[in-house]
Amino acid sequence: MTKQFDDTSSQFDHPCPIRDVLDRIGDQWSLLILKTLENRTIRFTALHKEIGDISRQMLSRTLKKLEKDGYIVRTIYAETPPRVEYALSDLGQSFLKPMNALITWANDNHKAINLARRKS
Amino acid sequence: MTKQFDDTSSQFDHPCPIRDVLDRIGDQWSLLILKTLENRTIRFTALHKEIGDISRQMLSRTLKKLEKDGYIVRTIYAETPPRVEYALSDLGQSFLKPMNALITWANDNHKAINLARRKS
DNA sequence: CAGGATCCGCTCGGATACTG
DNA sequence: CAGTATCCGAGCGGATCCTG
Repeated sequence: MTKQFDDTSSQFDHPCPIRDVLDRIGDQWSLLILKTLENRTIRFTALHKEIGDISRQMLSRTLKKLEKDGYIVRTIYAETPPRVEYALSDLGQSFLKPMNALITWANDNHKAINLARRKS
Repeated sequence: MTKQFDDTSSQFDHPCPIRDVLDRIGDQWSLLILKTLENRTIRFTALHKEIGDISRQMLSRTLKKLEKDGYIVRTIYAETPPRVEYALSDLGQSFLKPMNALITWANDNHKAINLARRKS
């Protein structure tokens, strides 16, 4: 148990699987994008509008990373103008199960946290 | 649902509780520290040694932030040399429940993710 | 429409040195 | 022992402009 997060095991495979996985989706946008893709397929621009405060640059980068890690599936339709749709893969969907539990927790407890924060 | 992460609701309270909470523990060390504190009380230097690759600077900063948000409790003993012990608060313990589900998921799926990653 | 390329500021986080 | 102060580099992420 105490070694779950240990970082000194191997040289080739990533030392700690948990840090390996969580560090990559711990950026500012990954979780939000995955959650926004839940139960639907959506195009790049629509996703951009829905999230609102993300730059197209970061949306593109983050989608690419999530695709590379296997969380999402990108489908290109050979049309003009081009159409590209994003959806969760099976892996992405399975990830949202524990993630939704965390989201629920955050919803339930953010008031307590803000209260503690203000007490300084 | 689609508005869970929305960022345009209010001006005073944080717009999105989920982003509010998750953004703050989404740094490099918070989750690892909380997990390391699970089911025990531990001193600063012991914590530092156990995590290994964190600087004392960041350990101190992150502990302070986690304490301020109410996740952990800091107890000072008036001795010489000084002794300070850290432990999870009730909030911190309750947070680890959904978090552990995520950790389990990461453990179960990191191989699939690394495989997808290497297929490029 | 769906992005890539470029530039650039800002924050995260490490190293080191110092303090009560 | 348990931190704080200072300095600094690397990379995240935004803005803008360009392309197929």
